[in-house]
Amino acid sequence: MTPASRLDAAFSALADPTRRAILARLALGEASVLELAEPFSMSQPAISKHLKVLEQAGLISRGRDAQRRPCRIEGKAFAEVEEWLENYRRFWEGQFRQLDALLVELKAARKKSKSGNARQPKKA
Amino acid sequence: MTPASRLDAAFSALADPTRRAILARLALGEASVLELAEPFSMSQPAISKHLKVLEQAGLISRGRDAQRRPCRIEGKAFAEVEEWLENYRRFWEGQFRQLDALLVELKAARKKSKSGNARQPKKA
DNA sequence: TCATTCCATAACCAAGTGGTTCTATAACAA
DNA sequence: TTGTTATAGAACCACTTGGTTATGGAATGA
Repeated sequence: MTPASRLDAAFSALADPTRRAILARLALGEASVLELAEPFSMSQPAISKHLKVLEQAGLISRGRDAQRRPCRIEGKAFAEVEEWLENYRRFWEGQFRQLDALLVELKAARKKSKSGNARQPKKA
Repeated sequence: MTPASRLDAAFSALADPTRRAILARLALGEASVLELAEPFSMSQPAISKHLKVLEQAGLISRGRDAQRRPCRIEGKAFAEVEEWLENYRRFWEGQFRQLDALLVELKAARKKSKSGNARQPKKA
């Protein structure tokens, strides 16, 4: 799977509130399918489908304990999401608007210097 | 909108590679709809739809500059996603498996002490 | 062996998504 | 006014998604 399609899978898996609730439960420790299904007014196959989505996104993995298939969180996929978000951190940490404007100016300046007539950045 | 439905909207908006590419472009600075559409082999209305999804998720906002509707990134929605992810950080930073096991033990111990018949944890 | 428990798969359905083309509208330009 | 440019909306389509019920299968226990 390409990095892009892994992000597709992770983000779309995380877009469902039932699946996020399942992850919240798993953050407390491993759980079986029936244990995970219990809080929801939803059939067991529906939960199994959600778990399949989470597993294919790499957000959980499943073991074997007799008939039970205990689920646990897998950190790696979360880390990839976090890493992607990292690229946008500056947009919510303080001075983002100014930095944005700066980048626009830099780009404009580069374009102008290519075409040979340098221009002053407009007033801040 | 509830915090949960805001996360729904943000995650599902981020699940599409075209929309993530649009955000990557906007990270370089504001851009109009046609500018954003240019790199894609896709109709302009398709891009407008994607922008609407991003806007409703709060990931971008749109201004007005004559006929153009310049788009820019809005950090707040990103921050909410980041904040949610924060709850799972321990799963990809080092000692997560041990901590997970610890939590399971704590839970089991609490349950047993309630019901009054303490049991040994089964072998690791 | 036979029943039970836990889970997955199959088949189905309504609603949502991501694209299309065609058309409408808003702001500017002549 | 008339045309042009940038964008949005409507109607449509194929495909996906999230749920259902019914069934199948693997592991355990009697």
